Amino acid sequence: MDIFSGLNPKQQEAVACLEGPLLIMAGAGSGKTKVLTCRIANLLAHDVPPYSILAITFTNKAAAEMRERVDRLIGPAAKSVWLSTFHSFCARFLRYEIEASSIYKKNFVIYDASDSKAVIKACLKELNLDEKQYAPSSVQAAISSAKNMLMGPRAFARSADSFFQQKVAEVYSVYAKKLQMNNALDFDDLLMVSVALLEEHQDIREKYQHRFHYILVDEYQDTNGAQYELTKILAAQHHNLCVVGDADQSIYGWRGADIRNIMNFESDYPEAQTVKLEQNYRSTQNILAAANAVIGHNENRKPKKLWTENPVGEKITSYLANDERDEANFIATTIMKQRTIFNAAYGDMAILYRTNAQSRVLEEGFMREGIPYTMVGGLKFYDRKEIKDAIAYLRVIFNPMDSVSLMRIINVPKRGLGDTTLAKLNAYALENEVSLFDVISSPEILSGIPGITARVRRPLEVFSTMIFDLVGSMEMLPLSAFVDRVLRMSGYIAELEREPKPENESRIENLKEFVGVAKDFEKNSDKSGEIANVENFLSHISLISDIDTADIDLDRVTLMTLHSAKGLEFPIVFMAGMEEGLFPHARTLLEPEEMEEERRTCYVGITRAQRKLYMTYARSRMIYGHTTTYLPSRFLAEIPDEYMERLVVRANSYGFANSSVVDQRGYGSSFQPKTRPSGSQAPGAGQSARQALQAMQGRNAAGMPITASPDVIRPDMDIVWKAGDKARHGKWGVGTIVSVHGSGEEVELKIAFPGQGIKGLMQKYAPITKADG
DNA sequence: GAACCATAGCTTTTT
DNA sequence: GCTATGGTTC
Repeated sequence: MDIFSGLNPKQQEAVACLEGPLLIMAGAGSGKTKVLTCRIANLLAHDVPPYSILAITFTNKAAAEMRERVDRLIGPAAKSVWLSTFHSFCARFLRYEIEASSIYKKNFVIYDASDSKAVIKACLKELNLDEKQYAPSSVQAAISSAKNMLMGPRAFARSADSFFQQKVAEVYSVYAKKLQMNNALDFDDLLMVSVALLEEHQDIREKYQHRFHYILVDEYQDTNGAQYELTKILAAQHHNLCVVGDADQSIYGWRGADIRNIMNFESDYPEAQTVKLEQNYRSTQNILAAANAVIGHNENRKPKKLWTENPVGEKITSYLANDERDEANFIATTIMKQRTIFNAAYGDMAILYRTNAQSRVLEEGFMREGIPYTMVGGLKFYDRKEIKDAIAYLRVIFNPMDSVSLMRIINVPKRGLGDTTLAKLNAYALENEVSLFDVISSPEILSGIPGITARVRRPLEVFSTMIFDLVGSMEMLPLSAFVDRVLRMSGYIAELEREPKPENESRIENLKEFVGVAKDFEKNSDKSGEIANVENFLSHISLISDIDTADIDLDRVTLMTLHSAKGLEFPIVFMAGMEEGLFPHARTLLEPEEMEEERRTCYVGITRAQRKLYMTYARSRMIYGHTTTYLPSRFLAEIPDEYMERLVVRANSYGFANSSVVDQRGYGSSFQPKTRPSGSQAPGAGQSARQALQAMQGRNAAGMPITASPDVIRPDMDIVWKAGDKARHGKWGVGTIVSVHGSGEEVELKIAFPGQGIKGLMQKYAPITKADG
């Protein structure tokens, strides 16, 4: 057994220490995942039964990876280790135990953030509160943070010290009741209800306390109050609790994470042992020095210095762009240079940014250059209307009490049920405290409601018969076949097929992909040990995150937020939007604690890079349609010059002497200044890229994180172009060469793409090839 | 009841 | 500048 081979002494110490509380302070890139997997393997090697080990990770993907690694080290016993996120663990726990609460039934559904927002809006309406004064998102955040501190509606009302808080307390109380009526739990409930069950039921508590002899929690610095409490209860019997984390990487304070959980671990468990992992295996000395310099500016912090035996490496490069388009072009051309000059793969590179809104311009730039990319987050597969509808059907069939989902689909496809009808039915349901489904499925009730005519009763009867029918076949069919049946029987597909509009076609594609997701779930069920039924499938899709589905293995550039990048690493990293007000974000400028969290976020970003780091910022940026000027981020100034070279105007060899002042209209940058027919209206590079983006997002059903198709055409300097030739571009299709300028390395082509205007391209970067004309 | 048009609000970060 | 929402019109 070579569990210990390849580990340094500190790592070995952590892996060997199995009994009692253990705190592993693991700096960025210090081999934390390796230590965790080896430690689990070591437990198994000591004949600890796998089902008595509970390991909590931050994402489902991390859990799956860890399971695979343990499997490779020690074999199939890995399958029976409890290995998941807090939320998935709670969902599983509650499936077994929730009925003890006498509030929820075991076929509960899980509402995601947007479902829960819809419920909050309904509550505001019911309480006659103005959405402008009580922004649903703030109310939602307030309720969520209450739940993270394990406060129910009554406790919250007691602690409410402002008028706003009192109103929120009212909403909270109605909200909680509504969720119960729908037999639904939101994300925070998963934790809160689990803790409540464990606290109130001695038998359940003891059962799980005895079951889990060994507990490991990764990313402990990002646990919130509820997670802390849950961990504490579960570990109370055996005290074999190992937590791993890095206070410098705590970046989820806004979500209720409490950095004190890790800071106080040693006082919570006085007998705890502590192992510090401070040798970094990931980054160059320059990158690490920059990271240390930045994080050193935080006041509230235990000092710590990561070190490495890696080479010094290249300096960090900062680039001051004119605007966000110039920034995107710098990144795109740098990516191409890294590819052509240093032979870097697309998959070796990632762009990290503070806000999702920044991704659009970057995407447009990548599409112009034909760079394949994967975006994490943003417009999500599961946020699409047709997918949410499909999920709503499954939820109603699984849990007919779920009126929120029922309302969503009762008239989709159109069944001739208008708002007035539904309002009447809802009012009746609310007044008589029965579920909406009970109302519509009972002829006696329906005939007792004034204004419900036969014309409305007929479709309701057909609808509820269909649901009953589907409930009957739910257990009989394999999951994916059942999902397919639901989509067909409901008439959903038929409705989309009736009108052959392009967006309907893409919806059908997406629904096919959804059936594909169900099929994958079936296939993976033997690996994960989960039965592939509707129940587990619904939990699964509620709890998977974007980062879980992102296919980072493909050879594509990855675009994501700094938060999503936690735990990942890339040879080449770009941090975009390094501007005061964007990063650090404007809302944190006056809050010292939040500013420190921004700095930690910056630290996380820098330490993702293995070999080369670029940091870019723009003189001005379009925000809400207004051009805004920002100052460079303070984090840039916190990196000493000895580790960073600062570019202001891009060095270029194309003779664009005026590159920094080229384009006042905000189109393109020095890379494309000559592409427009002079004097005419700009061909609208942004416009066509956006259209291309939309078309692609619609068409590309397979890409669950939105991805560009990898149909890559490599630049080819051997072709001699002349006007009139036909060229095929990776993204724009076939166009006609309008003109050829320059020679050798600097051949510049103007190509007319039908419907998309004339594009100017440097041959050495252009992803084009000869097309038959 | 459905399609179209105007406007407000938006941008922190996510399980 | 974009998008989701709500209002108005047919």
